[in-house]
Amino acid sequence: MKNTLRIKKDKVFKYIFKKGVYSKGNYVIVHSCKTKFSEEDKGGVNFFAVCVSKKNGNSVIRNRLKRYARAVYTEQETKLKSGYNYVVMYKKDTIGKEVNFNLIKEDIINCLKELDLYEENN
RNA sequence: GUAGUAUUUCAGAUGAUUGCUUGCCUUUAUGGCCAGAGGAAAGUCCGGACACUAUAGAGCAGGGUGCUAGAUAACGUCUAGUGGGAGUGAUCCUAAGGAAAGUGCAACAGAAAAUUACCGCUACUUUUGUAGUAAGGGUGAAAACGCGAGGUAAGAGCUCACGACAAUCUAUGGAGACACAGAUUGGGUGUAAACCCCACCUAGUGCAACACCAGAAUGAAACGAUAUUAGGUUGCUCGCCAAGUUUCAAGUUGGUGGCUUGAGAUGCAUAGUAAUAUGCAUUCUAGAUAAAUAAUCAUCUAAUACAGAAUCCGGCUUACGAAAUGCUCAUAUU
Repeated sequence: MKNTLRIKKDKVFKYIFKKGVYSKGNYVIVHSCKTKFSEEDKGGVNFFAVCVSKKNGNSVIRNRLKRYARAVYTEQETKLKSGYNYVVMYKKDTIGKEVNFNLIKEDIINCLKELDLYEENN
């Protein structure tokens, strides 16, 4: 996660959910949009965040789901387009005990392919 | 023994590959090394450390605690006991001061839930009442100590013997709660986790405390002299407002500290029934900030459940997987 920063503020999340594009998988919804910054300033930098609601499980399970999403992002970081915001939301129906790392990895990659942000050649 | 009960232990380990966070080292590199969640980290129910605010001293109100002795920094915690209760038993539970200071409450049923009288019993009068009584009946969670004798119109602790209970005194034992024995006295209930009385304790807010740095905006006060240029009010001057500079205040945003060496951990010895204390030796074991401790594979294995540090300690409560040991009970065999 060298070229990425975290999204911290509530305004940014609202901006992404309004103006961005999203695609749904089995367990995950991926939001994304272009960043506001010009290329000279922070052009090649990505922004990333994970959302897990309390309905998915207790704090152990929530931490594990965050780790899964972060691990997938760090593995596939070089293949993603730069200059975008990425937000991974877990659905409310997903129960944390029934989910694997591999399932979520496939799910996130499929969502990214639908949005044309995933480039396998690089 | 799919019985019960008490106590203790573990909560994965090793290796490989790819990654994350703090720290250290240096050739500053797409480096190397070390360390990296729990027994409950949880609930936030108590107690303290620490920080800030308040406070002469004493008291009221409010809040808390409530058998005895000890432990502790402190506690509503712990240890050892006493009394009471549950269980066949091992063992467990106990908010355990005061009802003779005062006030209140006691559903339904029942005559009556506190100075009681429906049925009944007795006497007198007589068909309806008066007086006495609490043996017996029935209601209830609870109805005036049990049983026998005397006594009486009928009865009654009204009196007596035996017993139970309570209070006081004496003797013995114990550090004490109290135990045990004897004597005297006593006879209308329960509830204080109802108000209340008594004894003892008790300032408030919590690391989002607090301190420092930087930036922007806000408020208050002071300055705002002379010459030139110069915002608004004005025909002009003074004055006022605005702008500017300095100081102070409070809080906001970002960052740094607070932050982990401590009522510490491990081992041994001594004192003590124990909680615990003292001494000696060894040792440094997470410190993140949208928040690190992960993924895959292999071997061992019971390795599964509950569950994620956020200023730090001591407890309590709740959730939960596995194993071991002691004791009790039941059955069977010898």
